[in-house]
Amino acid sequence: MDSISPEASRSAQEFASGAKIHTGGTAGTPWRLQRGVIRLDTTAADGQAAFASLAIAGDILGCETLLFGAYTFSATALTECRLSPWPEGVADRDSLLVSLASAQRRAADLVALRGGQAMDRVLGLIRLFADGAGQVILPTRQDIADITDLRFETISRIIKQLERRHILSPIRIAGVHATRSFTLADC
Amino acid sequence: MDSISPEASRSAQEFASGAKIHTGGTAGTPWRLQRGVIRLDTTAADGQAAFASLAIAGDILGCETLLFGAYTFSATALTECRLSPWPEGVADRDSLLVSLASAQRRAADLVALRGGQAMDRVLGLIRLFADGAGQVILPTRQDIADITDLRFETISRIIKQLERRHILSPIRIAGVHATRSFTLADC
DNA sequence: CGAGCACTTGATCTATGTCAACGGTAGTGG
DNA sequence: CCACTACCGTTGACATAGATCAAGTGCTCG
Repeated sequence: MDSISPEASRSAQEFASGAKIHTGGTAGTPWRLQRGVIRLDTTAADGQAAFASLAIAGDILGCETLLFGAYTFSATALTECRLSPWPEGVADRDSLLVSLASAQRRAADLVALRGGQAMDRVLGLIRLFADGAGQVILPTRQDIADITDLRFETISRIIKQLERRHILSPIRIAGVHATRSFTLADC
Repeated sequence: MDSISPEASRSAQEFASGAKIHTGGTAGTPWRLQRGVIRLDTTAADGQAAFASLAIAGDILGCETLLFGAYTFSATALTECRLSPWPEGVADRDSLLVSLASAQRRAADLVALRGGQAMDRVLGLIRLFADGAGQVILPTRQDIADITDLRFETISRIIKQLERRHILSPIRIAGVHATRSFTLADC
């Protein structure tokens, strides 16, 4: 059934920001997300994709393939990502438990990103994408809009407002301001 | 630390609609939700409770107590509920896998309840609470508002509108219309 | 019988959506 | 090298879904 050799299909893989990782309904295997952020979408009957969930480093992706053989969601990289095959080595009951607990917590985080004032939602998402050192690489305005259930024009206005307040500072590359790379002042 | 005997604390329990099931941060054990719907809240530093997630029949509740010893969320029954101790009997790797997959799907459902038009969100939630026979018992307008990130006045208006369109029909009990029990016409 | 909820409904306000125009950048093909 | 296209992001003007504020009803429970 696998068209690629077992070794090739089961070694760690890298994806660039924006890359499609897999498509809902197609066959595949589970992965652990080692680095980066992934966007998961459901595909409605009419073919419309709708944002469904986020996966961040440590999350397990496509575990349902062990049950149904196919992915439930479509996955797209929002940042550079590294995936490694899962399960790793011995079937570990405890690691499954950890994954279940963190999936439940992830759901709560997602819910928080979709409620309250627009400014707070965007700030919440920015913190999710920030590394420890106050550096942030954001996805496109449209992706942020899909995640927070706002419009990309609103996201654009809010990010500009954060720049004016010096909460976000765009990084200069060769003299020009990046639109997605910032340093984040802890407010 | 447990004030009740081990047997009592580890047998199935029933909760009435609105009952508090456990509090975030307190010690406890995991449960499987056999029947009903539960609301999970996070408690912010300032003591404000915020809606975090839903659990429906089949879900595992408080599995993180096996890792940290305490509940992450506070749980409140939105309908009559029945909980049974988890894990049931043998530690079953496959049942954990099923739980993980359904937790990830639940997150996507929750996300859908918090995006798009108010009417669609409320309809989505109503379908979640409907049994197979088209009977629905809803939680309070305030609970629906918290779940969908709308205001209770908006929920009230939308439910009235669904009644006028005969999508929801309040059940009459002793001649008076119930405010939370309906039959749902499949639209 | 009074207090406290849960719910309904009207009037008004506002945060965000919608529509439209425009600029920058990357890629592509001649 | 220069069109040319396709995105992505920004900004302004205006519209509106839903929030907010306010008043009132009816039920339940002590």
